[in-house]
Amino acid sequence: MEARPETQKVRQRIETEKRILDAAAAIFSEEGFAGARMDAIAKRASVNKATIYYHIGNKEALYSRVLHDVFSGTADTIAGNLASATSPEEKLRIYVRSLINTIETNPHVPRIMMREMATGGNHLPDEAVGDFARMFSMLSDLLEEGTKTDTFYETFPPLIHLMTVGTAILLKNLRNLSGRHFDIREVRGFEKFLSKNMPDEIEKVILRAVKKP
Amino acid sequence: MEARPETQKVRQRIETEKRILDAAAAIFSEEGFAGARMDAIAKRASVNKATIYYHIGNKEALYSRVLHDVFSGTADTIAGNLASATSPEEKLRIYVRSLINTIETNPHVPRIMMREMATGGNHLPDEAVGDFARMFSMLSDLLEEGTKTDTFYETFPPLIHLMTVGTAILLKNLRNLSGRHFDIREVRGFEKFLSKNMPDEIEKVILRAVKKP
DNA sequence: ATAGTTTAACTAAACGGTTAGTATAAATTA
DNA sequence: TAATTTATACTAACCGTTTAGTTAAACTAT
Repeated sequence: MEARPETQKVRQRIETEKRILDAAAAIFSEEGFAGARMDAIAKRASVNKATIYYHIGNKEALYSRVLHDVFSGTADTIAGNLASATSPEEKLRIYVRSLINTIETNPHVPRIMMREMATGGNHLPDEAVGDFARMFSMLSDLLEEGTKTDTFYETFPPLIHLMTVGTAILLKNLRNLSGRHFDIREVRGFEKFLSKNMPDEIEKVILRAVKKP
Repeated sequence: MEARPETQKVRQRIETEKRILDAAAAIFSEEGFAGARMDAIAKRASVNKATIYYHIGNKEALYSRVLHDVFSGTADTIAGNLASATSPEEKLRIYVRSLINTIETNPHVPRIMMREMATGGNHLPDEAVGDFARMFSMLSDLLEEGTKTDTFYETFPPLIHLMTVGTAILLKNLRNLSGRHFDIREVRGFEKFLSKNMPDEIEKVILRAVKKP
């Protein structure tokens, strides 16, 4: 009783689109919207350029699709993980961890997110905005609960969210920095820093900033 | 006995280059390197496009000049402000404040910095790298001092730096977000949040994350 | 001082490479 | 048979860069 039977063709189409979207995510994250070349995306996806236009449309539509794929699901994941937690502290830990995990796991997310922030979200599709709003709401709730039970300082939820996301994104990108121009590894203590388990460290610092001793 | 007399031409040249660099900073920060158009920069600077090439060179050279102008001085400012401080806590406060202040005051810095972080610093000129390294060193020293005197937790300097910069940058960019795509102001508590004095808040949170109670 | 010369600043227009997007016909696959 | 994919060729627009020439300030010799 499926709306669309899983024919070979449907499967094929899905597979092709996935290849295109993966390639596009990689190229867009490396070059940005203006810098990305449709030919490069097609080549990376091992697909004829015309196929992209056949399935998805123009460059802007492709970018929107990528963003949607990239952002949708993150909020869901956090919401799912959060469900099992009880205390505000545990919830905050999970929130921070989920956010960091998403960024760590999906390699193209941080770069695209950063660029979107820099452009003022010009290319952001409405769905992505919804995901952000949901995440903010979850964090606000959990922080408010902690403040009420006197375990948290009174803080501004967006600030804590930005602290988590900002740190995790910058950190992830820093790891990817090429040594040529910005050999930050020469900075004192940086090697030791990178070898540590970063999610742990970020979680620890955020909790100190929020939780009463 | 001046090396270059203040002739009409010299004054003109300086004035023109300044116009070009200001325009370039604005356009680059809005559109990124690949997205920025030399025509747009020329128009904004009220200068013929060829004049840019006459004075500065090609697009890459222009971007380097902008970055150099943007980053050089920030480290100096911090170093200068830091000189008057004595205790690690006071130094940390000043460090955080100086960083936030620079970002708040110079409107194009945050966007360009974010994009540079996203690209992995591909366009970063060596001078800018030096400025970053200096800032890291100053922070490392001050944190180490605080740890030794047992007033600070043991932290990783780059993480604290990233927390400060990341938060300040994201926050500044959020303020600039056009309401159309990402009307974050609808998120609960956001108006109250923005009306607060943000540098104070960021300073407070960072200090809690670092300083022992 | 001034006429003549040089040089720096600037411009209008064009050039040439690049790139998003299209057209079409043929091949492949279910 | 219909949907998908490819290969190839194309174009129209875009955009970084160059060129050839103009203007006026600065300099020099008289």
